[in-house]
Amino acid sequence: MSLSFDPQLDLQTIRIVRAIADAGTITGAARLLGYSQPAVSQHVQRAEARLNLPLVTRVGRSVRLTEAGTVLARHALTIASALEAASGDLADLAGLRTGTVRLAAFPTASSTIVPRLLAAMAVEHPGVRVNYVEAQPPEAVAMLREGSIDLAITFSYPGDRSDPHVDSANGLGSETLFTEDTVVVLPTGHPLADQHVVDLAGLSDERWIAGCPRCRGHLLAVCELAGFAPAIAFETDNAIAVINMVASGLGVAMLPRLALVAAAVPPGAVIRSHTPASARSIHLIANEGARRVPSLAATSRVLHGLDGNDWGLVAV
Amino acid sequence: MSLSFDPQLDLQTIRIVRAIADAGTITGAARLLGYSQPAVSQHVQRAEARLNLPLVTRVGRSVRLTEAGTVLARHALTIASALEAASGDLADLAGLRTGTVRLAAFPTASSTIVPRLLAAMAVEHPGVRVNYVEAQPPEAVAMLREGSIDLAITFSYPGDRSDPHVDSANGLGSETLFTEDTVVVLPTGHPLADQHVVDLAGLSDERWIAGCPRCRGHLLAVCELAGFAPAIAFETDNAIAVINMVASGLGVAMLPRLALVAAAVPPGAVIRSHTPASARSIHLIANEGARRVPSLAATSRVLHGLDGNDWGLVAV
DNA sequence: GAGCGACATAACTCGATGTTATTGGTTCCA
DNA sequence: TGGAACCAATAACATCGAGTTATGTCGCTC
Repeated sequence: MSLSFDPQLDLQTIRIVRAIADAGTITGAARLLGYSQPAVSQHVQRAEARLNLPLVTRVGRSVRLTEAGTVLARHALTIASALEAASGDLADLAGLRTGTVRLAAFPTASSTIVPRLLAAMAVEHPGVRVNYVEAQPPEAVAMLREGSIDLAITFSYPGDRSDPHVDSANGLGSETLFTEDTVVVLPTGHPLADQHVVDLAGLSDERWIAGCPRCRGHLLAVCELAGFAPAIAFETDNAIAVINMVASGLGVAMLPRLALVAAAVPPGAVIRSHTPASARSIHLIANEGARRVPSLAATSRVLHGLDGNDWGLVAV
Repeated sequence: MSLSFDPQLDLQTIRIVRAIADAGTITGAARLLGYSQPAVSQHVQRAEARLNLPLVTRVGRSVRLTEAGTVLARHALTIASALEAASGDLADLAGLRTGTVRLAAFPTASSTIVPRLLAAMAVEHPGVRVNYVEAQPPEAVAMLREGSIDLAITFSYPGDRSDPHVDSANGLGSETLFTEDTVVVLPTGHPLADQHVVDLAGLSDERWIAGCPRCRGHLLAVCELAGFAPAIAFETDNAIAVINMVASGLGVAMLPRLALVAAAVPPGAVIRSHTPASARSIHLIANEGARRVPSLAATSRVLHGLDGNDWGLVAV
């Protein structure tokens, strides 16, 4: 496909020839186009010199198109409609009548935030298609970097080494969507289970069930604040499994509130706040410049508009 | 038909986006287009600012098209082909593979010069169509002025008030194609019919048959040179009628040689040169600038190449 | 971590493409 | 026939788009 744009033909020439055909005079064409009369006159002369073909001839005190001119004028409509198709498609993108968003989010979001987002998008921007893949924050950021997704919903703990704000230096931008606190999960019969807020120090001798690697890191940090190093007996990033392991008496655990939303808490386990408290924040990460892509900006707006109160999320 | 060219979309942007799609990098696109790398980089930025839509996003140390960019790239082919259709038509005109010439000529030429021209054009430029209308020189010039024809073949006598050279001041251009002398037509039995060159003074007492108004004017001028004022008994611009009137003894006449070509000279008339001699010249008149219109220039060339010797015409 | 490859930025040049003011030619009308 | 109105062409000028080279910054790779 050689796709050669004739450098001698430019849109302005076609526009002007067309206007002359419509108006019948150069002055009239200038009025149609919003130019001064000499502008059109000179442009025609330049075009004729480029093409080495007269486009108009003077007749009386007016002007008329030559054969070459009428040929150009005839083509103007075709060319204009090809351009209009292109600019119409761009306008559709700009006007959110179409567009595709490729989104990744961490597993817990898949069953909570993402469904809500998709539903809201379907209502507010029915023309925008959202493709979703599940990915842990580090993988999601990698996908963003390689361009295979447009938006990533991630989480981070304060002081996290892979805090999204670190990424912002590198062409990515992040916004915090929500914050939530973490809770401890205790077996129903645990001595501290009747306290409303559990002091972590009282759990220093328990066996702990840790979550994903970054959650485990956070657990270690919080326990260090409380003055002990937790003994980690199991690791799984499946929150439902964690709760059920606790209910089975295999240990205690710390989870973000959001993890509880999609998991039914079985009779054998109870959920308690703890002290020192700790929080997790949920972010939206995108390429720098995504703010200017309408479909991505719209998705961001909709995400910010979601209400997570009923899940213990605090909008930022 | 509103035919609105989106002023935000220009060919260069489409060309460049297309090149980026093909090359995958901005540097590569610049190479494809023969530009420097910053040229492409900056053009993309300007285009994005105009459209208020990102067209590319950086990914790693390279770049990839956004959705908007891919939309533009997809349209590039359509637009290029519409333009190529137009520039192809122009090239056809420039290359004489097509074109239309609107020609007028005086009556005598209709049966002599014009058929020869049409035949030659059909051979040398088969793509060029010639539309022909017959018109006396003044009318032909008027049609030229109002743009309803492109070329006019006219004649003039020396000193003619409507000599085509007078017109050249007014946006028209003329070239002399041929010159020819005029002859007298005498009845076969006329006393001077046996002379090879007839002295007009000897015809001062004849009754004259005049041709078209301008020919009549010329007759008066030549006879005045010969020292008399001719008695004009009839007027007709039909040369064949003139010859036959002479053959019938109604008078004598003066005709340009070309008028004899298409008319069989009946037994009752003879053709003689005369003294003082007089000449008529045959011109091609066109709008200033016709020289640059290929089809008209080609017609002019072919006309100049015609051989009129066998008709008594002298090429100029 | 050094080097290379690729894009961004800065500073500058130049020409295309406008502008206004004016001239020249045509038409029309008193 | 002379003048007013109209239209296009020309001249002189301003400006901005669109290139250029030189240089900076970032990311990948060895």
